[in-house]
Amino acid sequence: MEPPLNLPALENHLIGLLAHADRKRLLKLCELVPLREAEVLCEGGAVAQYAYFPTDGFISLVAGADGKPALEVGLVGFEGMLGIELVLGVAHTPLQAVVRRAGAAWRIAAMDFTAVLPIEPALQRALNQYIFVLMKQLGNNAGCLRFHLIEQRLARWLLMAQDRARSNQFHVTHEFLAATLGVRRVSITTAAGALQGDGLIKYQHGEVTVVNRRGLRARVCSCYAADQAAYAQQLSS
Amino acid sequence: MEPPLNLPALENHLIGLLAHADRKRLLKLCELVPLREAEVLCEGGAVAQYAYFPTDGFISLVAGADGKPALEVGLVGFEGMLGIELVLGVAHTPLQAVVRRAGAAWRIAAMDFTAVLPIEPALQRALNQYIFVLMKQLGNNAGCLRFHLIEQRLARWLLMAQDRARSNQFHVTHEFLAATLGVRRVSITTAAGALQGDGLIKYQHGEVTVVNRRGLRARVCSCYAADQAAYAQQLSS
DNA sequence: GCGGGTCTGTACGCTGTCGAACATAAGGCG
DNA sequence: CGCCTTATGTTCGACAGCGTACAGACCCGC
Repeated sequence: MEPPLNLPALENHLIGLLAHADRKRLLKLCELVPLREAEVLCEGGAVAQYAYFPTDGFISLVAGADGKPALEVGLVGFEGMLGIELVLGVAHTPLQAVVRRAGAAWRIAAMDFTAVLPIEPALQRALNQYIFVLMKQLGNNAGCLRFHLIEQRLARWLLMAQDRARSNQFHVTHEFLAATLGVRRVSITTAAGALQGDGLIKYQHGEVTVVNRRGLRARVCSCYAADQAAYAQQLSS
Repeated sequence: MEPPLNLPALENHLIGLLAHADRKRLLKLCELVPLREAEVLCEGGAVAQYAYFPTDGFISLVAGADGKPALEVGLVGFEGMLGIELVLGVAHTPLQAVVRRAGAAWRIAAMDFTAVLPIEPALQRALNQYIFVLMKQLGNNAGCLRFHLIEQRLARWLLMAQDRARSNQFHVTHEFLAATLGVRRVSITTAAGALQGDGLIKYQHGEVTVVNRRGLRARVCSCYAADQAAYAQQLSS
């Protein structure tokens, strides 16, 4: 996350951690597919067909379709993967996964993936660490939901999205953000209005631009930094 | 969870899933240690020394000591293990772990554990599934925190505690519950008062008794059932 | 350039929870 | 027994966020 400096653009970080030969072997089993905005890559509880390693754009992990309002509990971009259940030897997906920003991903069939995993210890290792980071972030997230104000949570989401979009502008409406953070659309309008009023962001008809990233970071709760630290500690390459 | 029917009392469920020979080999490396109430088994971010397989009592996973109020994000009893980071090949603990109800656990040194793991595929497999369940529960939990009333969350905690305590009575004060659920003590008093008023629970000076479990289940949010289902689906033995 | 859909802004009353302060009750120990 | 600690109960004002309703603003396509 943070400025993706040392990566050749449009690569997936986890795959980038592999040695050249390993990487080549893995990618031979993958195909590069487009991620289309709002595309549902898997439903929660379904049988996983593929694993995805995004190279661009990002995917939202959504919990609790069951009756009550949806809520985003995780974000997967070029720094991660979708389909950890396959790493853990489980057939079913834990959460719904929806594309939030269009892009592309290396896709590998579940069967191929479970077949190569045992003979690719480096990959195995990296993915285990990624799972660990994800768990830590899920735990963190709970506190954030419970204690932090909407404005702070919004700022966090914007920063996370910016990191993964590798861009300071992206398409997202208030309505959408509301569903993501589990709040009313009106609350987003208010919070976003405050941020815009202070010159940190700008938006019009679904296009949000981060104008002052430093300012946003000053506004965000500590959960953002905690997430980054967790990732960096395990997977700094 | 639920009534622990088919287990010889005071065994750990994950270990119970192993074949006799495997189990014996593992237990030879473990020692049975007491869990003392309020004992801190590990701090968040520290280097893991041991893994624990509780046989009795339970352990609370606590997030966010960092500045802001603590919050329980997971509960580990005889149905689980403490120390999944070791399964994932990570040296550091993700969360703080505190004993909430005294009991006992099989304890194994981190080095021994990482050494046997590769040569015990059945254990490996069971623990991977457990990690998966834990992740699903962490995701679930987020929605519960965000959308459900204190009374419902309290009911959920009581049921989860009862399952793991294998008893309808346990020691816990309002103050403690407040910290666990991340709310004020007063809010607990109110919610618990309501439950007691309806004859579902009883308490006096830190001793809580579940009087009417069915009634509690009618009061709880769906997250309780979701957790149970997730566990049962993966690890029903 | 006019209309209809999408997106954003504003207002109002309501409720769950908060924070703080204070009041009672129930054990434990000398 | 009485005192002290721990646990529970009650009250008050404050406020973030909710649900709802409606109004304006912007974009796109016909």
